[in-house]
Amino acid sequence: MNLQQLRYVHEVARHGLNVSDAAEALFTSQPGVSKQIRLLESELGVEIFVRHGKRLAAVTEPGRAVLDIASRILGEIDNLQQVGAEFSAEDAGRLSIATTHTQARYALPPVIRDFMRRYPHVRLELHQGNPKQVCEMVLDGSADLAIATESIAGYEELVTLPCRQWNRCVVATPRHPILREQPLTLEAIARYPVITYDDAFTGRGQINKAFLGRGLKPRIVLTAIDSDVIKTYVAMDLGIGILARMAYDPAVDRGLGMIEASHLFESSTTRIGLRRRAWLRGYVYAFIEGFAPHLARRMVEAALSGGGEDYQL
Amino acid sequence: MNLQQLRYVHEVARHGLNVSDAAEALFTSQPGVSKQIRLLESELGVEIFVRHGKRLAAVTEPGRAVLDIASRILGEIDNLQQVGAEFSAEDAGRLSIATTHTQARYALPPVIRDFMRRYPHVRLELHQGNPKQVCEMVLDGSADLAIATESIAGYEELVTLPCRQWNRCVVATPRHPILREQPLTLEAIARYPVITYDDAFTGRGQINKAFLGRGLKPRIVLTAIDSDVIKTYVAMDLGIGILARMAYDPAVDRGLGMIEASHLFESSTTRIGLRRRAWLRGYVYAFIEGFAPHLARRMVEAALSGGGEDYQL
DNA sequence: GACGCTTACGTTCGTCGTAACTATT
DNA sequence: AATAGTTACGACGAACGTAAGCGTC
Repeated sequence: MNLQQLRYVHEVARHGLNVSDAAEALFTSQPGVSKQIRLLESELGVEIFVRHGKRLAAVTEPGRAVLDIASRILGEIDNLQQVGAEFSAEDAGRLSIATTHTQARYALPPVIRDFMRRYPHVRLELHQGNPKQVCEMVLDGSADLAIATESIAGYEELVTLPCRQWNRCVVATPRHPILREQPLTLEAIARYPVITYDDAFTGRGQINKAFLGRGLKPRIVLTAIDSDVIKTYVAMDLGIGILARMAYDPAVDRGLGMIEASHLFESSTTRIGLRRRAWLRGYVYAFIEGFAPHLARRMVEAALSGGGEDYQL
Repeated sequence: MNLQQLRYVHEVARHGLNVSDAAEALFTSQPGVSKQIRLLESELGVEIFVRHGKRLAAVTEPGRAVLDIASRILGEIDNLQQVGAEFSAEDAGRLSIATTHTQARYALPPVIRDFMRRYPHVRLELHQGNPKQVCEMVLDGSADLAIATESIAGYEELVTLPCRQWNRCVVATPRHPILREQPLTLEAIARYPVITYDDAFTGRGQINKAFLGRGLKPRIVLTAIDSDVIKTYVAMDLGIGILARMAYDPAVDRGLGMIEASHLFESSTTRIGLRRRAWLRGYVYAFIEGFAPHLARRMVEAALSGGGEDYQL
């Protein structure tokens, strides 16, 4: 048994049981992968994959156990390399963040500016995606941490920690009547066409819930994954926008008026997600604390190593 | 990086930083081990061991992290082999139990008899030791599970689950006046010389505590690790014995009288200890449930994979 | 001076890639 | 017919063991 074999089965599973794809992803030959998998199977004495003739069709029951363990081992191997990097060059390296547009555009900039000042030798990578993609990136190791709002819980292999709470505002063209509603109500909003976030995104769930709770059906004319897109169409007066409060800046968004809507919706919680039992570089802890000051290193460490318990904000 | 290198550093650490010993234990040559360790160090870019000239003197800080991760990886490799064995021959294999004398002699026999009847192809191994040794055996993989009473908690890498509660009785020669005490008191016991368990053994802590709580100082004339030894000396009238209740059987111990003492001491809890995140063969779960019927498979699994939380009986 | 780690070197075994073959869709 | 996995074989490289060298205790 060796690590290569574990990488092979892992990658084959990840590529939908396609050995050729996996081989390509691993920069090696297809027959080599095939052979090593068979060797592993014969050493363990179990079939990992169900074969239909010469094609891999499914994962056997022991195969599931093997794949599960293999991915844990590969995760620990990753940790080993992190340890090496950390101690050979404490303040240099790479930090890969997977996050949604709203976070990247409105919540992270000041945090990242401070971080880059403090750690000039860390190369930062910002990957964008929807919450699900963001989680996947962390799970498959292409990102070190996920920052997102919705559906980030529910991944067993991910540890999530609450960072910030936020809520919504309504934006509209400057002289739009919605801006004079005192107090603003859901009913008032429902009278106008609405532009807001895509489903499965940045707290869209909370918005749906609020209207549903009052038996209202807002006329949603456009959805986007991107606050800037929403603002653009609102400025064209195609509708009023329901937006993350942090995405409105009076200095920049002079073509738009804003009215608070925090009292209408449940607040959303932005969370970071980390691979369970990950070994993190020192500067990753620093970044997390910069984003959410209550998440001191030892708290994050406790959450990473511990069970499934969830912190409350 | 490969698994062999991880085995090497792990074993060297376990052998007190003696490369030669480790090489012997691994059935390989000393230069080979030495070289592979240096290769690993250079690949990770950190020194794992502190070298005084040519001798290994200590573990560096990154070394501690590396050793920690390495031992987790090796544990998972072990799990992989267990998976293989389980699915290729479900009801055959090996079950290695590390336990204390009292458990092996009085608590386990009926459990083991039933187990052997149910799993005739499983080779059973019973290792004896004090609670600390018993835990070590599980940690270094020479035993699958530990069964003991005291000081089995406190090992971070061990998951412990409560199995049975038990208490003490007092034994003495058949016509000894202590047997007529109604009710039996600690003060009465303290009037006679006492023979009981060794410190750090089978619930000896509870006994000390009870006397201390009443300001009494029993005259302990002999201690043993072994209930049978205690009974032997009690039968010779060298003192009265404080014994695990389960160690007295009127049919066998006809040369001794017994009187209950459960009301005098806090009860002790026998626990099983398992390597955290171990993958256990099906029959291991069966054995555990045979010993402690409330520990169904899914409860044990939850405890193994989960965090440090402790079940209460 | 004895013990213990490292360096050097030759052999062996394992791994990888190419090419030819076979099965599935 | 095209796509996907296996078998066969040859080349390269990595790991191991032996023997000699060098530092500590």
